[in-house]
Amino acid sequence: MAKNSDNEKAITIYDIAKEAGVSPSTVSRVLTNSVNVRPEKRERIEALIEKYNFRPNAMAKGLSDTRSRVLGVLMADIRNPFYSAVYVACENAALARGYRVILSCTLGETEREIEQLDIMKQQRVESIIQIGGRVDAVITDSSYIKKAKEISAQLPIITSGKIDEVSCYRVVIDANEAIRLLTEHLIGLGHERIALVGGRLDVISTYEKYMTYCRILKEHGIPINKRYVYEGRYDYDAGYSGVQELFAMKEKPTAIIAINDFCAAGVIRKLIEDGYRVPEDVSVVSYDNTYITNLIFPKLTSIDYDYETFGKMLADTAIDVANGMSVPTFRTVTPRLVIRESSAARK
Amino acid sequence: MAKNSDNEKAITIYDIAKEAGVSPSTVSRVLTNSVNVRPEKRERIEALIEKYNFRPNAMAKGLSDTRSRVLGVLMADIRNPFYSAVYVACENAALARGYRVILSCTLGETEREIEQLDIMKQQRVESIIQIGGRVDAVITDSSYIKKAKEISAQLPIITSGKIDEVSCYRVVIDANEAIRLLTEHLIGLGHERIALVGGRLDVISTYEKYMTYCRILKEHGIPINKRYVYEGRYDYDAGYSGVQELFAMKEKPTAIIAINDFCAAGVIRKLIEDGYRVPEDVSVVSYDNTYITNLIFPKLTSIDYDYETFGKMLADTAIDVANGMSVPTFRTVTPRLVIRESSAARK
DNA sequence: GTGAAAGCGCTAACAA
DNA sequence: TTGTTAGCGCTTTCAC
Repeated sequence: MAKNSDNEKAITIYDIAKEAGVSPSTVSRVLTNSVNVRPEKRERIEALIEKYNFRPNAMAKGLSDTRSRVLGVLMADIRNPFYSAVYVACENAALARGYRVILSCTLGETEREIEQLDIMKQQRVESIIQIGGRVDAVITDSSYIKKAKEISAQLPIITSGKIDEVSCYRVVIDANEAIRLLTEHLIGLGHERIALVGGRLDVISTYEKYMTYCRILKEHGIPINKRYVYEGRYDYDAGYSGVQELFAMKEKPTAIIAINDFCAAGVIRKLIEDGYRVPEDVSVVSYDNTYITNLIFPKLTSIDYDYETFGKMLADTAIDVANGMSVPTFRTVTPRLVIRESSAARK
Repeated sequence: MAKNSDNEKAITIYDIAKEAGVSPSTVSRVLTNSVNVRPEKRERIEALIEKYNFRPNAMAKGLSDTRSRVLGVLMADIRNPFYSAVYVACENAALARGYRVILSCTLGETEREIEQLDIMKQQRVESIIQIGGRVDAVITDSSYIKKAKEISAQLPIITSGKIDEVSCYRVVIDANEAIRLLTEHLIGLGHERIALVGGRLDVISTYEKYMTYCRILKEHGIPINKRYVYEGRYDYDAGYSGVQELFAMKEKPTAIIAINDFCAAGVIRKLIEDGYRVPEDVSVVSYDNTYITNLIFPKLTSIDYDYETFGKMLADTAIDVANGMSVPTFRTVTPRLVIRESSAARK
């Protein structure tokens, strides 16, 4: 049966050293591969390590070299495919550079974000990557600012959003470019009555999208109808109710930009329930290009961010800063339009 | 600007002690709340902790008390909603008991599983929860067995699968009950030509489902047609190609049990492309009850596992075992049928 | 109730 | 190339 962790004293470099007839430092040397060790000793030590399956205690190591080689990742909700895609990319990129990551999901609770910031500090992570949550807010919560200020004075924070009054490294998705791609795609297909569904204007990226949307319509001489903007959450229900409201109007939209793929699924569902065809009657497009785009019918036209690159940028920034390299404080991720079945020329 | 971690020496209990005019042990005492400390001293110390935002170094703590209060979670792929749901439930349950979890995604690579097992050991996690990957295989990979044996000799492994030759704590989903619910649901709706789509028979749970499926059909006097079983991966494509193959037969199935919600999405897509209606012509049901069930059209009838409970069982088992409590080595999670729109009476 | 001192397991000068 | 010696920052006896 599996044993309790305290059943048998874990083996240490001292045990290995004694049995190999060398000093602990020599064992440490073969472990870290720092300096040369006489081959015969090295072999003897390695054999012992193998024999006992010895693995150095990461805590002791972290304590003594004061470099943890750990990155903290704070995310809103790993169950959301956007976040999980970013997370996996971060983990891969970190692993490739000899770093581990510790994850924490804050589930939208500011308290939990603040608490986890502390825990990560206790863990002595070398930097913190925060995606989603308070950092997305147009106006950062003040209790959060307080904690973030304190933390950022001691270790770098990398975020895809921003934190008021706190200087941090930002790796952000170009929201303006994203909405531009979508809007111009639809305009190019002949649409003019383009609605925005889901998302709240107190979230930076959503707000930016809204502003750019207005600008682009104006550039194309298309009148802006504020009623075509339906604020809501970032989920299926928002999409569903959005359509409910928008299609109660006389001048119905012919195209909808949903705030993410979940929302788009709700939009499409409600449209189909109401007898509209997508994309024949209404075009629907969205952001994030998660696997949801391929699961639903019709397959969604969506904005992709190249998650591998995004995650790598985050992890690389985090690691580089921790290593004292000079790193741009603002980097941007360029979105890309992926056209599938849900958008078509206006009838 | 955010500073490098080494810019300023982190504060320690010694700093606090000196400024408070007490000994480090006293500071430690207020930190751990172990023994009584004279109120005035306690207050003075707490004020300083607050003033400097002091947080004890988790490594040093872990080193000295030899209890890390950390659980290791090894998962196949957090991007899969099944795993992310379990993960979040585990994290919540662990947090509630004062534990943290460290996650690692192995992305189906056995090498990575083995490597991560080592890393978790280095981190001195108190137990390891492994979900998905080699532990799901009917026959465990031998290099994996070797490592698992070694690890489990030192710390408990909790898994939703099993590991050949290695005794570990198992918290498993009752696959037999799951398929029974689905099969009897369909039979109750008048279906007899029920196909199984997706999943490989060298995966335990899939194999068990297959066996029980046969048994139940037999019990109901329904002939078993081996051609109604389409092996494949656990994804959309498997569902899509499954239908392609099954519906090329003369005796087409009237109901399909997909191995998970992804697979069901592929099944439905192909059916619709081929002009079948779901559920009017063909009923489709699946396992996992992820949010995908609500995203697609029609909404999926699926098997739910109560993720909160599942995750809590895993975390509780892990923690209890680590604390030397006696814990059942086998616990089972009872599935539940959630009926939505994708299943209906046979025409 | 509190301080001194030892120790957790490792790394990194510093000598030799 | 290798051993000795100090820490790293905390907890925990053991005295007082």
